[in-house]
Order: sequence, then C-alpha cells, then structure tokens
Amino acid sequence: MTEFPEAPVYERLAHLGKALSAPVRLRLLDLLDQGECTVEELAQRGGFPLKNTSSHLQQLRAAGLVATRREGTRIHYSLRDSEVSRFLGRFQEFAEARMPDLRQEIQEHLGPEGSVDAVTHAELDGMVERGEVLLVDLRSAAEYEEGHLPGAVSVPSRELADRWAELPWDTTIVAYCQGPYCVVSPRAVRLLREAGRSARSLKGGYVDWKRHHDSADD
Amino acid sequence: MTEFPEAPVYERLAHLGKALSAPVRLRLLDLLDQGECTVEELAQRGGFPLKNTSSHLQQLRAAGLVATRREGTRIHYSLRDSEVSRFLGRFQEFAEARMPDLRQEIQEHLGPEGSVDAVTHAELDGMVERGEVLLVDLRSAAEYEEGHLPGAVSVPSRELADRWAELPWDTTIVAYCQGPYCVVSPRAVRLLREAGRSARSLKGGYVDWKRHHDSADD
DNA sequence: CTTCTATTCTATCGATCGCTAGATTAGACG
DNA sequence: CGTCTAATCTAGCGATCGATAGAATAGAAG
Repeated sequence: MTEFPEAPVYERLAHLGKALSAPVRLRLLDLLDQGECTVEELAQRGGFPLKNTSSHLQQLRAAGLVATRREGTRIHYSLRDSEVSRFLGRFQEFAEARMPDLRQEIQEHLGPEGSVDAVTHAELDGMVERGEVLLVDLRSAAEYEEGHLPGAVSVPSRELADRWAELPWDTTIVAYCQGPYCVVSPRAVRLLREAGRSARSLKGGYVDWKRHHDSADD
Repeated sequence: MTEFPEAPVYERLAHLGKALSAPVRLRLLDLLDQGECTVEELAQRGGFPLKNTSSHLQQLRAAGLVATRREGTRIHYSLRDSEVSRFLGRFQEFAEARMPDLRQEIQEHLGPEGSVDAVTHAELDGMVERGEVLLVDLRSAAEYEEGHLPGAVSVPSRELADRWAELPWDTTIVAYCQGPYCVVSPRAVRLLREAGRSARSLKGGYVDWKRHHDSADD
C-alpha cells in the first residue's frame, strides 16, 4: 500500500467511505432511518441473510453511524443520531445530482409516479394548508407507530387493495412509503389512479420528510 | 452477491461510497481542491506513483467528482464543481464528529498548533477587521497564484526559515497551508514561536476557507 | 443448572481492489 | 513521417471484502 505523510488521517477518513461502499449497508441505513430495529427485523425487511446483516451492522457501528441498545435477548439498532440521517440525505442527493446513470436507474425503478409526478415538500405544505389533501402512510402498522407525518392515515400497502374504497373522494390522496427508493407508493398511486382516484406520491417518502423536519428539534 | 428489489439503485449509490473509500483518492480530492492540476503534478505532490494516480483519477471521474481538460499533451484534472468541494468538507466534518480515533489521529498528526490553538474563520474575520493580523500563505508560489486569501502574503514554507525576519513584528502572524490535514502550517507556527513571534495556524487551511467562501459565488 | 433464543464470532471460499510493470494511444514538434 | 512526452490501457499478483455455514456467547425462562 502506498505510504504518504498524511496517510493515517486519510485512512481513517476512508473508513467512512468504506462503510458507505456496499449496497447492503446503504440499504440498512435507510431501513434504520424508519426507526429502531432488531437485527432480525432488518434482515427480514431488507431480504438479507441474518448473519450477513449482523456483520454489516457491526461495520456500520465501527464507523460510528449506528448505535445498539440491548433489551433482553434482542439487540436494537438505530442511527446514532439525527445527524447521520441528514448526512445520508445529503450523500444521496449529492450522488443523484452528479451520476446520470443513478438518476436514470431511479426513474426506471420508480416509474413516473414516483419521480417526476411526485409531490415535493413545499407543494405538500401548501396543499395541507388549503386542506385539499389526505395523507396516506403505506408502511407497516409498526413503522407508522414509530413515527409518521402529522395527519397521516395508516393504510399498510397490503391492505390498500381492499381498503381504498374507504378513502374520501373529495380530496387528492398523497401517499408515501419508506424512502426515496421505495417502490410501494408509486405502485399504490398507480392502483388508485386506475380506480379513478386523484392520487400522487410524496417525493422522498417518510425518510426524506423526517430528514428535513429533524433539523429543528432533536 | 445478495439481491434485493432496490439493489440496482443502491449499487449505484455505493459507487460514490467506493470512490471515497480509498485514502489515495481522498487525498487526491483534497489536492485538487487547491486548484487544477495535471496528473504528474498530483502524483508528485501526493507522493504516489504516476500510473496509480491516473487510475484513481479515472475512478473519481467515473463517480462524477472530477472533470478533465486537455491542453496540448497534458490533461488537467479539477473538482467538477464547487459542490464537490462543499460535499468533501461535510464528509470530513461528519467523519471527524463521530470517529474518535480520527480526531485523535488528527491531533497527533498536527500537534496543538494545528488543532486546539488554531484560528477559526470567525476569529480570523474579527482579527482582519481590527487590522491586527498578517496572513501568510505557506503553499507553493504556483498554488498561491491559483488563488489565496485576500491580503495574504506568499511565503512558501521552504523559504520561511530564511525569510521570517522580513515579517513585521507588530502583528500576529496567521499562517495557513493546503488543508485541514496539512502539517506545514503547524510546523511553521512552531518555528515562528521559537523565534519569538506571535503566530497561529489557520484552522482548516486554504481548502476549508475556500469551501466556506465559494458557497456565495460560483 | 439446563435449555432456548437472538446475536455474534470464526473459518473458508470466491470476487474485487489496489499496486506494479509493460504495451499503447493522443497530441506536439521537428 | 518519425520522435518525444503525457497519460491511459492491459495483465498479473497479493491483499481485502462479502457471503456462507458451523461454533460460541449472552441473557431469559424453566
């Protein structure tokens, strides 16, 4: 390995880069941004093998990005503080801004409902003020309990197909799911539109909203 | 490799992390933050083999972090825009904030003159207003020409030992070098203090100053 | 103390990455 | 057109990393 005077400092800096250099770890961080989770929950939600997940989490811990809390036999992981969440937001924003293939990949992954058609935070604020919107939280009941947008109704995506008739017809539905790369809300919007409803997806999902609203408190 | 639904998106995001996961690349980015450079200059300043440097630079280019400009037979590299510089600043700040071993390493690397004793930007602004400071740029003449703090005098560190007597005795000397991890200015401050001068190092060096002053313009 | 569960530790394999050295391209100069 | 220089491309080696499976730990429950 090449040696240069400042090497020790840059090697430690590179630890942070390494922590952010594996797709699995980036996904885990986004999952943790939903709220505290056990290793098992993370493995299940992310679709990773358990042992693998554990190992990645420890790397994230070594980089100072996540914290652990023991409760009985379970270990709960969470982002170490809200700064981590904000940093992740900036990291993703920065990456999207200068990697054209990433932007394209996101477009393809989400479809138009999740990207170009999505409601921005500024738009949402205006719509909420004018009372012309119903916020629908598509995540699991557990995730909704951990925290959700003010005024949002919990309709887990699995139940949406059976329950969309309950939703009022006189307002636009703005649906959101976990985060900016989650396909759930774009899909739900497509379903609702096919049912003749006025529906849009919230840009960035819950995570992105939280990132912009944690700055003040916490 | 583990496959999960959002994998393609997170794989691309991980490209950015990978770009930031090698000490050499992080050093190159900081060097480029001084201004445009040819591959050869970078290799020389960083102390890396030329071919190695070229290869790393191309990875940075693939990640959208640096841009190239051809001029005759030489190729000049530079940060792609000032956003990159700001992002790097945040990356380093974030890493320092949550990796205790990194902070410690920096302390040891720079000594007290470069860390705890250093002048912050806010302090410097006040000192400049009151006219009680002489700014000394310790970098090479070429780097000084590329850009420097307003009012700074160029005294390349090699010449300092011969020229410190020229510097006025009635003001505090604030010396700066390339960046936050550069040992040049702390060393210079030590030398000047041993010569009975009132001297301090500028926290973060030229790069850090530039990062905070490019936000407005550019 | 034993048993059970959640998680981590250890060892191994294959893939990737960084470093090195030789061959090659792109442009400048005579 | 050949020659020179700067930089990149290619191939090979050793080190590291991620995935996997078996062994081991820490705490809860009996």
